Amino acid sequence: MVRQIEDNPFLTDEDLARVLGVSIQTVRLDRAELEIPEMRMRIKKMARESDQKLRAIAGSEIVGELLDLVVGQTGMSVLEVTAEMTLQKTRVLNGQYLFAQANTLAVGLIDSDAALTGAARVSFKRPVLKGEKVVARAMITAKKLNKYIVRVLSQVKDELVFIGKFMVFDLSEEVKKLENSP
Amino acid sequence: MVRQIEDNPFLTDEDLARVLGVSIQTVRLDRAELEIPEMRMRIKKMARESDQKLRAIAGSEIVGELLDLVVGQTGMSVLEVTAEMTLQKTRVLNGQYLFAQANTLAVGLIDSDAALTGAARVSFKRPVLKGEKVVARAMITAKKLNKYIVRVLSQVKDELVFIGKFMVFDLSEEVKKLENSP
DNA sequence: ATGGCGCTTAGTACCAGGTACTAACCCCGA
DNA sequence: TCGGGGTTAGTACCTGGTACTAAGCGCCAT
Repeated sequence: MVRQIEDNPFLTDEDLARVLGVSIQTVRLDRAELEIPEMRMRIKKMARESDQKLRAIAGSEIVGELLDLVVGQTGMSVLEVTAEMTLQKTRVLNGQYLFAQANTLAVGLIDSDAALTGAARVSFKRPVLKGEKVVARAMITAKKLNKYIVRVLSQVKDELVFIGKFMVFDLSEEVKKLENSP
Repeated sequence: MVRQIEDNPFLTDEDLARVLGVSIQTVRLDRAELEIPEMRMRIKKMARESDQKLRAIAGSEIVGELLDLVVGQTGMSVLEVTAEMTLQKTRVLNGQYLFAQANTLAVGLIDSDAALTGAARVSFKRPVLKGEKVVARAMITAKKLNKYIVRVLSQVKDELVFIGKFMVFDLSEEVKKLENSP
């Protein structure tokens, strides 16, 4: 029963009774025993949680939690590695999260409404595991016209796990032009 | 009313009646008019969709949908850009999605249980907008011991939007050693 | 003023998917 | 034979609705 509900939380007691070959009352009794809430509560909880996670992962402008930011100079963020971020086989953090953390930090550093990464060189120094906290530090190292070079170093405790060099372009002028010619 | 429901889909008709200062019947009538489903259906839909998206973005081993894969040789995936993937200000696809699509494809190409990206050079050729479909093609271009070089080209229609060169390491031997010495 | 129309509200019957509780049944072992 | 444990049936009640009927109010035109 636990299995059925886990891989399909949308089943009503009636559905469960049918697939398990018992009566509805038995299903309810067992649910009470196992402290499994009713279907409506299950999906309500799901809706809340996965929506929240979705906003955190996809919707946010920055991956990780911003610890410090001096626009135009330096920034720092921390990312706590959860199970969903890791590769199933190896339990190692999928590299794109380190990239995303560094990239969002690099872009966030630029004092502009429209900054975009044009290119990047990144290096993954050692695998990062579930539960570890990755602290990324970024600083602008050069600026030429609307092109910025941002360096990002990410560490777990005092160990370097990632280095990245991002070329970020401030496209706010171009965007303004586009908006003025619709 | 549309606003209230959009930023809190969990409101019952009773709640809505209270905050809008009208009767429940009016709320129901207006919902019918606007073709807004009842709260239970709203959250059921949310639960299904955001859970699905969550799996697609965070849980899955590959970002985008795999179109073709010849392990050890080439692979191809497509990613459809949705609103959540874009930067709020510019409506442009956040670069890490292109990186993630390419990276997962590159890693997936390696015939190993434990392949990890060691380094990458990436270049974003032009901004990608909401609704566009990004097709990434990857191929292994070199192999030296347990180190693979994978090139990835991503296009929207016939336009190049991303180029990446990934150095991927097959760590299955190292992992085996670790497992044998706990 | 009278009627008609739109919007709002009240009320009722009914439904799904439950909770909570009582009562009965069957089997199995001391 | 008696007593539990697990299962089932049944009933009353709850929430958050749908679907439908009917009534009230303001307002405008005739």
